[in-house]
Amino acid sequence: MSNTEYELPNISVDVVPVTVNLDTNQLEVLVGRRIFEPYLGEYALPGVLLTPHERLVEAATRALETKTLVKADDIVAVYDLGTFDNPDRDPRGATVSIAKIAVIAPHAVVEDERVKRITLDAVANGDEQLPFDHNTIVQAAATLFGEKFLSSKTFTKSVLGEQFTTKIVRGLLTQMGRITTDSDHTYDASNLTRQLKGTGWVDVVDEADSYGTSSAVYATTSAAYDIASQISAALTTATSTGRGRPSRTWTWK
Amino acid sequence: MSNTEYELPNISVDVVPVTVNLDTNQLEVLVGRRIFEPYLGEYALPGVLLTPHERLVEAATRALETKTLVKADDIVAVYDLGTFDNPDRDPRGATVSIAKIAVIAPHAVVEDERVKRITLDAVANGDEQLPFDHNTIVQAAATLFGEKFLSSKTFTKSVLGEQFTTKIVRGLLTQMGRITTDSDHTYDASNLTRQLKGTGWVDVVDEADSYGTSSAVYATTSAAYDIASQISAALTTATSTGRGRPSRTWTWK
DNA sequence: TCAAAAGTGTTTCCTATACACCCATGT
DNA sequence: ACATGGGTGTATAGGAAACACTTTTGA
Repeated sequence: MSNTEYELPNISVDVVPVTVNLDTNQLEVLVGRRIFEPYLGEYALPGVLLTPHERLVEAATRALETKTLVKADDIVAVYDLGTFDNPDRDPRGATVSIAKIAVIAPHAVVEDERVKRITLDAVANGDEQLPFDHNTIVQAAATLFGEKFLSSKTFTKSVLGEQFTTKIVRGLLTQMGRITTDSDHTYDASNLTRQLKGTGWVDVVDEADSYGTSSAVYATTSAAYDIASQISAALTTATSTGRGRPSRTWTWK
Repeated sequence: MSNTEYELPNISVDVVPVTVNLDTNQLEVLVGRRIFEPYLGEYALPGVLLTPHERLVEAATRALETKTLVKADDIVAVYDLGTFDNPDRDPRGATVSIAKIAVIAPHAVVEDERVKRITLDAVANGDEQLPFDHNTIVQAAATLFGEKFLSSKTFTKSVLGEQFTTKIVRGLLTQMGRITTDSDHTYDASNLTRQLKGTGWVDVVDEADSYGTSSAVYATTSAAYDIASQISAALTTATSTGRGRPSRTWTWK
């Protein structure tokens, strides 16, 4: 029932679209150039006004599609991030924001002058200033990411996809400051493989083949989402472009 | 800016009012008897429709005051709980619920035929059935409680108040299933005192006096909220009504 | 003085971290 | 071959759980 008898509040659904950059092994946030006032032309988180009878994930999808050119199929997962109700957050007037974090499939990100990727760090450092209270929202996303990554299986799986390398995990942990780069350029991350095994969540892909022969061939997994094979291709590239020993590839049990 | 040009969604703010029962050492939820349809006469979580320009905590306060007779001063803290947007959650039509968990000062709870206290367990077990999707919301609250209790200092402090006994902590942990009662009726919670010390958050109140002389006199703490002294009185009662050795009282550093 | 409840001393186990070393690749 | 990045073996420290025992109360 849509109610016009009473005054109703404006509710926006704002999304933090996160995606793993497979070249840099960093977590990035997608922002779209605004085509309306206020902040016309600036990059901001995708967000839309919630309409009646619309579910939150639907609104989030609509925001991602219209503001950051992400196709619905490339949205891997959507999680709750919280609510933001500072009355000054929008110059147009009080609008309560329901924030979501959406994991976007890595290969699916459109590079365009309308859509930009920024690293989580850039926002955390304040190097990148976003309009509205979007810096606050991204920071909340970063916090949630730190809490869930490698502690919630479903969350981690949605971020890493069906297959992933140790290298990517290392990159993300380094980004989060959870792994320190030693004085002598040696990574102090020697236990990562052990930790991954310790979770009991994952299996090594093709242990025999991945050494000696070629790092290009990986086992085909039961793809939960058909993005997997494409990611796999990207992975192969990313993996083979190193100097030292190539890192392991993992699948989910 | 109140907007009547577009159709706007209905947003409700629903609150899970939790409070520590100092007699049973259990966490309880306050529910109020509904005075409107639907579910007239049934006990439900307090909730109101969000009005424009109203902040979420204000709406939560309004809900607590009107539906469960809690005075604003007795609301110790309000935390985010999440959003619930199942379209069937309200028979009147789609309403998105923004849920909050509110910690209510123990002494402040009004016992009335309009307001009832139920234990968290009763809801979790399904012994207590609430209207709408309130069982789901309470369960989310229980989960959040389990995550934050004894791991977030501010959260824990808001729940336990300025002063508290080991006994209460034990009660809550037992309720959550985090402490098991041994086969021989002996509590397997021998490390509780150690754990509390280990947090570094708290100090023992009046170690010397609390033995030998009388368990009635406690140090006056710098009361963050003036409820403290009243709680203290209640505590004294609760503490002195046991058989064995009285439990310690703690204050926050 | 006995039962009940709370707290302490101490052991044991497990896991996180660290350090030293070995393996697989590109140039 | 050697520098670079990745992984394993093994030692060590710290914290959680367990168990036996002591302390403080009410009846």
